[in-house]
Amino acid sequence: MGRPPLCDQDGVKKGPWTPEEDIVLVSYIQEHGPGNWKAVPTNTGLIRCSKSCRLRWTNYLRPGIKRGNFTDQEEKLIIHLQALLGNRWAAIASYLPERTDNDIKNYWNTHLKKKLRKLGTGNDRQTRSRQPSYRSISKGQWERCLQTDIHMAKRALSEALSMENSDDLPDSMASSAEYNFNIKPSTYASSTENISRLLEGWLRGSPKPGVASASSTSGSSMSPEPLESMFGINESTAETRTPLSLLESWLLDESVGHGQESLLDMATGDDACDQFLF
DNA sequence: AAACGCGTCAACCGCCGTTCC
DNA sequence: TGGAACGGCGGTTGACGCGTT
Repeated sequence: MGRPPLCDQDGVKKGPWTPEEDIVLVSYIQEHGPGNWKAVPTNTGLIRCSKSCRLRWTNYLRPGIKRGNFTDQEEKLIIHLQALLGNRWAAIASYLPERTDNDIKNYWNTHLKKKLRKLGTGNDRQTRSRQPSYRSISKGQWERCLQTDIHMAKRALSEALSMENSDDLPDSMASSAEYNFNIKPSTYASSTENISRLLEGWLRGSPKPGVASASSTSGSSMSPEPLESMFGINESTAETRTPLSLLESWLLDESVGHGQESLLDMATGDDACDQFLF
C-alpha cells in the first residue's frame, strides 16, 4: 500500500470553509503567493490539509473566477471541447479561464449531460469512445495526437464562435472573441468583491454570515481595484490574458487561414493518430 | 405544514505524474 | 537511481435549498 492520504491526519478539519478561514487563507496567499501548499496550514494555523487549502483557493477564492450561470457561448464551447477532449476538465477549463475545472465538471454533470441526452445526441457514449488514450501511446504518436487535438480545438472554438448569434450578445461581444478570453475587470470584481467583503467584515471584527457568497452589487463600498493590486491581479491577469489572447488569435487566424489545408493534412497525415482518437 | 424528491455545488477521495533529495 | 513528498486531476459524495405533492 502507498502512503496514507494527506488529509487522513487526525484533527484535520473537513467540510465547508468559514469566512474566517477564507480570510486567513487569502491573507496568507496575498503575502506569499499561491504554491507551497504544504506550508499553508503550518504557517497559517488553519486546521486544514494542504490539499483542501489549494482546492479552496483554486475553486473559490482565486481572483478571476466567474460565478453564476454559464452563457450560451460558454456552453457551446464546453460541449465542443468535451466532445473533442473527453472528460479532461482541466484542459477544457484552460479554454475558459474564468471558470474552474470543478465548475465545468459540475455544469456538465448537472446540465449538459441531461441536455444532450434530451437532444438524443448520444454524445456521452460517443465521446467516451473518442477520448484519446494518451497513456497507451508512444511519445511520437502522443505529440501527433496533441497536434490534432490542438487543430480540433481550433475548429471547435471557431465553430462555437461562429454559431453564436449576434442577437444574443452585445455587438462588442458578438463580434469579437475577446468575449471569450479577455477577462474583464467586472469579472474579477465578482470574485474580488467577495473577498473584499470578507476582508471588510473581518477588519470590522464581525463578519456577517454569508458574506462569502454575497452577490456583487454596484453599491459595494469597496472598490475592487485595491484588491486587484493587492493580489497582483494586474500581473496575474496579464499572465493569464496574454497567452490566451495570443492563443485566441492564433486559433482564429489559423482556423480561418489554413483550415482547409489543415483538414487535408489531417485527412492524409493523421491516420496513426485517428486510430487513437476514434 | 410536513414529507419527499430532485438539482446544485462545494468539498473530499484516491490515483497519477512530477519534483526533490 | 529510487523512494518520498507534493501538486494536480477526475470521480464521487453529501449537505443544502427549492419545488412538488
